[in-house]
Order: sequence, then structure tokens, then C-alpha cells
Amino acid sequence: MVLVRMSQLYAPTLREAPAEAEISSHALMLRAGLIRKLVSGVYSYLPLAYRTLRKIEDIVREEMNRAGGQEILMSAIQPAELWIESGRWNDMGSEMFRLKDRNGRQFCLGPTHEEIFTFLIRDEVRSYKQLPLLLYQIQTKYRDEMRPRFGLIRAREFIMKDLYSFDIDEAGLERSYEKMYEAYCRTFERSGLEYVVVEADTGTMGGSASHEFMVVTDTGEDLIAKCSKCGYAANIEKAECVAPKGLNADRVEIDGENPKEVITPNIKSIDELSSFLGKSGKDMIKTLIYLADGQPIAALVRGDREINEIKLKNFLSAFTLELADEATIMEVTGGPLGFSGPIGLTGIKLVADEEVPFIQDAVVGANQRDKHLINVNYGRDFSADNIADIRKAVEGDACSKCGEPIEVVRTIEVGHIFKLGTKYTSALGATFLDENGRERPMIMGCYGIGVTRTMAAIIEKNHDEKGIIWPFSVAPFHVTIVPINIKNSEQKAAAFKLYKECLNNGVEAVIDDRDERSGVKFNDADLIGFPIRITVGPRSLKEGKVEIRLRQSGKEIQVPLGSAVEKIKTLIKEAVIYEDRCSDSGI
RNA sequence: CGGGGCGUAGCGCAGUUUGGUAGCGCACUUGGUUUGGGACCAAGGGGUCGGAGGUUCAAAUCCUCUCGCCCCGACCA
Repeated sequence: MVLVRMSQLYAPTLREAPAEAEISSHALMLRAGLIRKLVSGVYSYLPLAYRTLRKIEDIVREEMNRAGGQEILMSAIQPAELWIESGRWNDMGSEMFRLKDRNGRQFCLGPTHEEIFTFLIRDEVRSYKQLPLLLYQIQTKYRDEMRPRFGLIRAREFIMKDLYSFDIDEAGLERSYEKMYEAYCRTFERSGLEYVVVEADTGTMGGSASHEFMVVTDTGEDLIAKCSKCGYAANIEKAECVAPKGLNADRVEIDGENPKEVITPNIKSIDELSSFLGKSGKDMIKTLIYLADGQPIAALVRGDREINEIKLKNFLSAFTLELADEATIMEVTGGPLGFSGPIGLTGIKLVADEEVPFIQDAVVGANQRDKHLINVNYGRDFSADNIADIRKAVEGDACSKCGEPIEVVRTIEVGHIFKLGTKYTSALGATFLDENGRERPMIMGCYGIGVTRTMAAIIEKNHDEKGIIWPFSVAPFHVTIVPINIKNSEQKAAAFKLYKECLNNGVEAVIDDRDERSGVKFNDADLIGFPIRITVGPRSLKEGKVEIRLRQSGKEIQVPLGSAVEKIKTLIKEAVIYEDRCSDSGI
């Protein structure tokens, strides 16, 4: 190991955070000299960051290998042909960085690698005897995000571990998936990250099941619903809502007043309608006109609810779903935007949320300008073609598993695992011969961990007002040795002696040999977040001692110079015992 | 892509309303005094004011176009 002197280390720290950094992890990575931005969403990883990234990668690597994965490395450049074969050349849209070679042949910078992994194995793997096969890489991915943000949380270039499993049947996929699930848990535990696993939507990846590994933090981009009682957790896009009970949706005993027109001048939103009529949004039905694969449909939810477009899209089995423009609304409903309602809507499919039939004497749009209808009841005045769970879950909703109220919290997605099935293997012709000599497509799974995003999430979860607090397992260095005054020969000699001893004992250390005031060095140490700081100063040195301070707790102890390294080794071991235990559990 | 904001020294900002030829703090260099939680004194270096065009005797400042960056939204393995 080489001497690392703070005076030489390229870790330019900043007193003030650049104005562009909005969240702690981003600001701290810039301030602590971990990263610098090249362009929007593209960053350079400086020595401290790169050391941590390699540590995270090593943990990932160990866990992938343990689970039977074999590491390979593929190019970031991929030919368009394979994406055209899978149908995703168009599906990925402008999120894909595309380029052409000198002959005009089209390529992309890989946003993900299902196609080329499948291509890699399709001609070589011919027999069930070669399966299961788990291949992975840790590599740079490119996505031209429409809105990069939060530093490394949503970048356009990022490091990712992606593993792909190929199995002979569903049972095999199930086993591979379980292994990966387990490996992910261990990876994040070892990285010092608290996480929750949630059920997730499979999105454009396709496939039957999927789990996301989420880190709960106020600055996260994803919302999840979780139940503290039974532990059920799901991405908000996926979180099921429980249909209301008690009332019978097919009730016939409605004998109140008939629907009546009311004049609602220029009242378009539920809020406006609510204050105009003095009624709650709960007593209204919101009717939204969507284009599903280009065909207009009407979606109905309670006035105070929001449509979950993912649920609606999945329910309709549509490829695309978007709100209809005003012209389409006029054409379909006969009225302008803001006055749509279910009564008299003909020729288009009506999908109502499960709550809709239970709204009594509801307010709905009249499909005419400035008019709404009151006293509207489902079953008597209108009915829907389908009733389905299409609303967004909200805080306090009943848990779909146990009925207790759910919590909605913000999270960062650090890992995502999918059961893909045969979507890619069929499209790309990755087949094998089974025991009976029959040709079958392989059953595929894919499993991603955002390495750079994980680093950001670790900081997001482990910092205070002074800076980063690295968990031992991913800290760029375990120890920083700080001589109070480097010009004092006694301190300097003691500090370097200690430092060499650290190196000889495999303790990862730096020495802050800068001719700075102690305050500057202490503050930088806190900012960078070394788990242990050893202060070599006149106070304790006159008794032959040095001070060991823990970043996490702020606890400080004095130990004789001669036994400092032993003490540190013990401290590191204690922090690492947990990792060992974790590594030995399970399999 | 829609809405909003911002581009002036490495970082944080003032100056723009009312045009007159660029400034503050931190950082940096040199010398000195200091040295246990971001020292002090002195002397310095560093900016085609994002870019292009225009108006004007004169543009950081006014006009037009353009590029970049950030935030909110829509989107997303």
C-alpha cells in the first residue's frame, strides 16, 4: 500500500456547496471532493469516491459470485439490430443515446443489456445441461434522462451491476430469483444501508413479477406504500387499494331524487366545484378521458382521488396511455374539458374505480359547458363497462393484506429484480433442447443494482450537518491521522510512525500532513467522513498517548501510541464482524 | 416537452431597475506572526461578465437570437 498524504490527495473540498446541489448527498459529494460534474447528469469520480465505488462493487461482486453469478464485461456500444429484433428500438424512445458509425450503421449506448446478453448466449447454449446460467457485469450505463437530477441519484451516465439469469423452466427462474433476492439483501446490509423490499410494476421491461429494493429517505423520487403492521410494501404505482365494503354495489333501493342539472359557470376543477357547491370531493365522480393506444376511453374515480395511470394501463393491457386533448374530449363527450361525466357517454369504454359505485347522490359533469349533474347514482343512472382498482393509494388507506392503515414514504430505488419470462429469449430466438429433445425458449430474469446511486443513497442516509459518516465497509479509508501541528517534529514523527504501522497492519489510512490549523483539518475529516480519526497533539502526546475519535458517535478515547493500531484493528473488526456474520449466513 | 429561475474569478454572491469600461467574502501566491474545531497583518495573481448579432460616442447593464445549468411537472429497467 502506498502512502496517502492529504497534502497530495486529489480531494478538493469546498467550504460552501455549489448552488446547483439541492440534496445532502449531492452537496456533500461536491463539498468533500468526491465528484465533479462534467455536464448535466454526467460526473467524474475522484479518488475518494472511486475507492468507495470499488468497495461497493466488491461487495456486489462477492454476493453475485456466491449466488452463482459469473462476471463478464460487455461493451456500452450496442448495435441497433438487436434492439429492433426485441422491439425496443422504438419503445425506448428518446431515452436512448443513439449514434451512427462512419457507414451510417446505427448504435446506441446501452441503457440496459437484456438484448446483448441474450445475443451472447443464444448460439452457444443449446442444451438444458448448460442451464441455469447466471451472467453479470458491473459496467457503465447510459440513459438520456429527460430530467437528470439530484447528482448521482438520477444521472445520465451511471455504474450498474446487471445480472441476467437463464433457466429451463419457471421453477428454475423461481430459484434464480430467490437467490438474487437473498444476494441483494446481503449486499445492501453489508453496504450499511437500511432498505425495504417492495412489490413493483414491471414497466417496459415486461415480465411477471418484480421487486424493488428501496432506501427510505425524504429526498427519494419514488413513493412507496408500506404497512408497519404486517410488513407489506409496494411501490405506489403498484399498491393495491381495497374495495369499499358494507354497501352493496348492485343495490337497488335508491329512491332519492333523480339527477338534476346545475349551472356551474366556468367551474372545471374538483376544488372549484367543491367550494361552489359546498360539497366534498368524496361526493363527486371525476371523469377523465384518456387515449389508450389511440382509442378514447373514460376513467372514473371519486373526486378526491387520483387515477393511477399504471394500474389503468395494465388493466387495459395498453401499450400507451395519455390524457386526451381537448378536441378529442369535445368529440367524445360533446362538452368541453372540465365538464365530462358518465351519463350519456356512448361509444366509448367506461372504466370505474371500485369506489365509484358506492358514491351516493354524486356530482358529475353534464358533458355540456358550465353544467354539472347532481343526485347521480351508479346502477340507476349510469353503469360502467368495467369496475377495477385504478386509483392511487394514499396514506391511511387500508393495507391490502391486513387492513391496517398504510404509510406512504419517499424512497430511492437502489436495486430492482424482474422475472422476465420469455419476452427477450423468444424475440431473439434464445432456445435450448430439453430432456425430451424439444426446443424451448429460455426463461429469463434480470437483476440490477445502481452502484453509483447506492453510494449516493448511503450518504443520504449517513450524514450530519458536518459531513458524511461512512459505514466502515464502504469508507474510502478507515482512518485519518491528524497531527495538530505538522511543523512540530515530535508530532510529525509520532504521526508518521503510527501511519506506517497502520499500513503494515492492513489498516487503510491517510495522514493529514497539511500545514493547516487543526480546525481546518478536523472539519475536512468530518466532511469526508473517515470512520476513525486519530489526533496526534501535544495534550496527549506528552503522556505518550494519541486520541481515537469515532465519526459516528463522536466518542473519543486516549490510548498509548504503541497500542493505537491494535485498538483500531479491534474497532474495525467489531464493525466488520457484522459483515462476516452476514456473509456466512444463509447458503 | 410545458412552467419557473439562474449564468459576473475555483466556490458563494453584489453590480443589471436608472448604460460611463467590474467588485466583495472564501480559496490561491509571497513574506511575517500564529497553531487543539474553518487565524491575523501586509503585498499580489486571476474575469473576452455563457456565446453570437444589434442599438449607442459608450453595453455586465438595453434589444434579438442562441447555448448551458437548476427547480416543479409530465416520463422512466
